[in-house]
Amino acid sequence: MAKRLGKNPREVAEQIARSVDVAGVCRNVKVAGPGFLNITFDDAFLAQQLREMAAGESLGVRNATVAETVVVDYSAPNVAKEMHVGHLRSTIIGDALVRMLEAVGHRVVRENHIGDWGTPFGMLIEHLIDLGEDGAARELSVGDLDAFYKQARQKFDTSPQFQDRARQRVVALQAGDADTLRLWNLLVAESARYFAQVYEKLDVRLQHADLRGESTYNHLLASVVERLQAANLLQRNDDAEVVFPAGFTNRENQPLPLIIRKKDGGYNYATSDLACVIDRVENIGASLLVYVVGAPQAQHLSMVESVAQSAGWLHSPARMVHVAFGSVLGSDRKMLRSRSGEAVKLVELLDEAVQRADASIREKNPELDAEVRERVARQIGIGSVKYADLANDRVKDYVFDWERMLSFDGNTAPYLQYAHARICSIFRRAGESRTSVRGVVPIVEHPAERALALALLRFDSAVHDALDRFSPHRLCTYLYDLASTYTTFYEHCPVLKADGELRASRLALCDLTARVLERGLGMLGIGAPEQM
RNA sequence: GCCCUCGUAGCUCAGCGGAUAGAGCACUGGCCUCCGGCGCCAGUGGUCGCAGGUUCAAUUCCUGCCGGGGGCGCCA
Repeated sequence: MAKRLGKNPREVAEQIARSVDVAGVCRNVKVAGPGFLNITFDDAFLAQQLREMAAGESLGVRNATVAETVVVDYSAPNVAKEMHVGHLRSTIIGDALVRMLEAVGHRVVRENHIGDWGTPFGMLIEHLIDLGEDGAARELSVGDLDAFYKQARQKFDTSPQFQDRARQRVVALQAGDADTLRLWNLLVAESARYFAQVYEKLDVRLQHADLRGESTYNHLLASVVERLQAANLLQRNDDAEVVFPAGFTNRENQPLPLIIRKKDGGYNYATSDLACVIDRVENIGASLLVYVVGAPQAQHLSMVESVAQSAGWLHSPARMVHVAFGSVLGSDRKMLRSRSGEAVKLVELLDEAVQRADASIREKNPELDAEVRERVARQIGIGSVKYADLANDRVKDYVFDWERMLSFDGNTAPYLQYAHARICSIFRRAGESRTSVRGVVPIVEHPAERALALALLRFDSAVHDALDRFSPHRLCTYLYDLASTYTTFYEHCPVLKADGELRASRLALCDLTARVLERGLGMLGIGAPEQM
């Protein structure tokens, strides 16, 4: 502002401080430092804002200025393969973004782009035949998909006959052979059932109806080629059909192609990604395509985006956003692996989280009855894993550490959940219902009350900040700050020992804090138990 | 070789153009037995990888270098 006016910042600030009329909103406006305006809100104004916030369902969170149709592409496990930590981040971050986007009024379409097509299916189907359909179904339903995949792989690598069968099977699959398709469907269905179990365990929104495997786009691939041809973008290169998006080069500084059709005539994933873009923009009517996939895919996605734009399929306001994320590391700072050096199975990791949470509750609150404890252990265990992931800036790698994520101190799920549970406990003890204090205009006098009031009123901007950058960790940081601020309030401002209006006021602050915590955690896909 | 990304306190992380760079663990020193917890308060600890540049102002933007991770045509 100072630059535009050609004056020094301090002068501008002083002028603003003098001329602005803030009666009823601020107590004073002071210039500080190199040109900051420090404004102190009026207690009564804050109190009024809080009352309004408490009266509404949205807790002050405004809807997005334009409601869009947003497709969120996330999770994307592979059929007949175990889900591992690699899928954890995509699933958790995607789920949080879905919930946040919905919370501000967007129409959100979830898409789980599972890997259900391609050359591995030749060997998988042949292996299924070897096991017999019933045997295979049994094998797949126990959830040990890795074993199934590895057996198939092993045969493929060691037996030329099997390799041959696998190749022929791929041809049959692509040709639409009925029996092959039936077997393929069996594999997909068993895997889908397994995925559903994992998603339920993870408490994530993805459902069967959200599955949109690569095979879904098969019938559109030919038209992608035709349309690229018609747009004059398609070129022959080394017997393959490719598009050269501007600005991409390979090792030798030659233009880097996006391969649309391989020289054997088959399509590959770039083609199906382009078909996806068309489907999402033209059929679903999306204006925002969110891809929650790992950072290594950045170049591929950006090539797809470039081609989609050149072909005229993706144009303003429609756009793609790559919500990239880093890897999960072990305490050795290397990619998290199991003791045997393999990818860590997601289910095993989740089970351990719940088990650890359960042990922790047993120790801290032995009176809690078993049934409640079981439910709460799930919320804390799963919540801890999710929060540990979401609380870090997603583009960075993060270190997976059980102790830290399950700790009741620091920026963790249990800390936030505890703050919430504690408030619920106050109400139980007070013998008041939560809703009974929602009309109260709180008293904002004590510094701790003021700090809490200000923190509560920042909920709206925290949600929108996080969403603007597709960074759930910004919401985490806010919630942690709110919970810490609440803890200070809790220490300094007795609630149940206060009388009359003060007691009602403090109960109202407690209630609103609990609601924001619950809602905020909810947006992250994390539960807020009432006792723990 | 080229491109992307990360490099902030002993450890794990915030902060992404502004005021003396913040948390949590850990460490030190005080309180406290309190509505649900070994809790509260305070303190020690940083040339924000290095070097330039842009700006009134840079941890934040740009360039180069160093270090970690990743990607670079028929797997997805």
